[in-house]
Amino acid sequence: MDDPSAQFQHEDLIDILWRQNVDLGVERAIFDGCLRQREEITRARERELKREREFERIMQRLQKLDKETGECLPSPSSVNSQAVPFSETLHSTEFTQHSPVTQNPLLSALLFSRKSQKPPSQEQAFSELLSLPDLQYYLDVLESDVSSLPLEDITEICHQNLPEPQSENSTDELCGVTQTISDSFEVAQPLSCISSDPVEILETCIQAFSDPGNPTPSPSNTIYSCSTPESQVILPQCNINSSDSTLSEFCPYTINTSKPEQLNSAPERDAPQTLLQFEERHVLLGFDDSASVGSVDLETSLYAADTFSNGQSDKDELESIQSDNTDLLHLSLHSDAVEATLYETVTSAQHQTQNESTPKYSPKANPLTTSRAAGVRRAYRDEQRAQAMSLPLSVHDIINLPVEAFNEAISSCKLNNAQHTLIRDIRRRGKNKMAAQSCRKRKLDSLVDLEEEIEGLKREEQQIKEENERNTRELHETKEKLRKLYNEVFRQLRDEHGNSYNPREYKLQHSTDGTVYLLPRGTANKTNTPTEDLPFSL
DNA sequence: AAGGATTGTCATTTG
DNA sequence: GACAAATGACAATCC
Repeated sequence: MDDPSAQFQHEDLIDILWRQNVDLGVERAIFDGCLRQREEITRARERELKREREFERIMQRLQKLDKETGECLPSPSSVNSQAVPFSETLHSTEFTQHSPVTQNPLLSALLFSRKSQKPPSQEQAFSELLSLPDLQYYLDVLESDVSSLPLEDITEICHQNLPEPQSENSTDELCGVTQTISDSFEVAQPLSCISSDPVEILETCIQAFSDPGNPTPSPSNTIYSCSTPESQVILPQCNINSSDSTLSEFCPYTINTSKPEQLNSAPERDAPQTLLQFEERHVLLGFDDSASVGSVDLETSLYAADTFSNGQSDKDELESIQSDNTDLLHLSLHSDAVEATLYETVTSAQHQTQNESTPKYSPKANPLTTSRAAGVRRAYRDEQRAQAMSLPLSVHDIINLPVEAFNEAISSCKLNNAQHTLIRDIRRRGKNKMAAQSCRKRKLDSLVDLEEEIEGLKREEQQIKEENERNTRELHETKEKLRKLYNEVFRQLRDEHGNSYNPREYKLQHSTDGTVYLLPRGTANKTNTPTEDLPFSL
């Protein structure tokens, strides 16, 4: 449909059919692609006409001002009846970007509800600027909303800022309004640079707007540019960005998003630093899976344990909770490094005591691979329980303090039932654990001693056997010597005839005093007589 | 999977 | 009799 006439005929045909209420099957917009454009053009023309009428009305008032020495009574009706046109006038790019209105969602929604409107031209801006009562009204509303000042106070401020006591003059209104804008945004300098005379300001505005090619900054822009980023700082909505260090500390991301100008104006390192801190906090607060489980569960468990301990003292239930919590802690904190560190800390004392007094019985090799690691974990569980219940003593102190010191400590700390039960339980189990360890050590020691005693007894037995054998051997040798001596003595004995004695009939016997007697065998005392040896060896 | 070693814990005894 | 230490018995864990 490149031919305009053909397109026109087509649209006419659709119009005719539409007016005849002929069902086309679909909405008319499908056939009439230009319908919405034509409607928009119509609406734009209506807006232009409206603004032209407004412009003429204001020009008439201005002319009236010039001719009648500037005295003019403000019309409240005009103030109240121009809300909609002013909402359109606020569609300056500068204003929408930096105005407090845009910072206030309610006002923004109220004033900029017609988002689809085009930005006003400079001519429109001129007419809008000149609708000063409207502007003042909205600025008053704005100020009263933003700064929480009563409208009367703001009006009073405006009157105070007027160079003339009479404020009926619209140029005075302009001065008051501009001054109010200036005061409200704490940026008076851009306006004062233009002129101190309100009439000159207005003329400058008219000149500027009537000359589109004028490169000088327009008054509207000057006014609106008063809403520089700095001005946002004074707004209540923005104070949180600049002054609430506490909040910013906890919510750095809020700073970055709600106060973008600080990213540029403040030292540039701040923003990345803040982001970095934020990211670091994310890491610290546990976006890592294991850490997050640990931290959250730890805090939850601590809170639960505290709350629970404050309420009642059911031991079983408490221990159940504690057990669950410590299990979570155990899971979350059990990296290899933690395990190794725990092992080093907790077992150092054990190694120390073992090195001091132990035995030749040396347990098996690699400590980290033995079941001692399980014992370390159990010891660590008591540490976690003690921390969860906020016990005033460490587990080491709970277990190792003397009885008097321990009793004094727990009596001076005002423990509740749960804490008292737990601290007694930890001390009892800890003591019993140490007692069991020392008991086993003593048992091993006694076993070693018994084995050493056995070895000593065996050695002694061997020595006795050897001595016995030696003695037996020596006894045999002595007996042999005695027999030989006996035979020698008996052989050398002679009677009165010089004949030797028959050993079968006589025998030698010595008494206890050393005297040796020759006795006939029949009458002789058989004691101490080696008769069994005599005849046979001779 | 079975079994030994180690350790913690409970119940009981001992001092 | 109370209490801590000692000890036997059992279970859990690891190798």
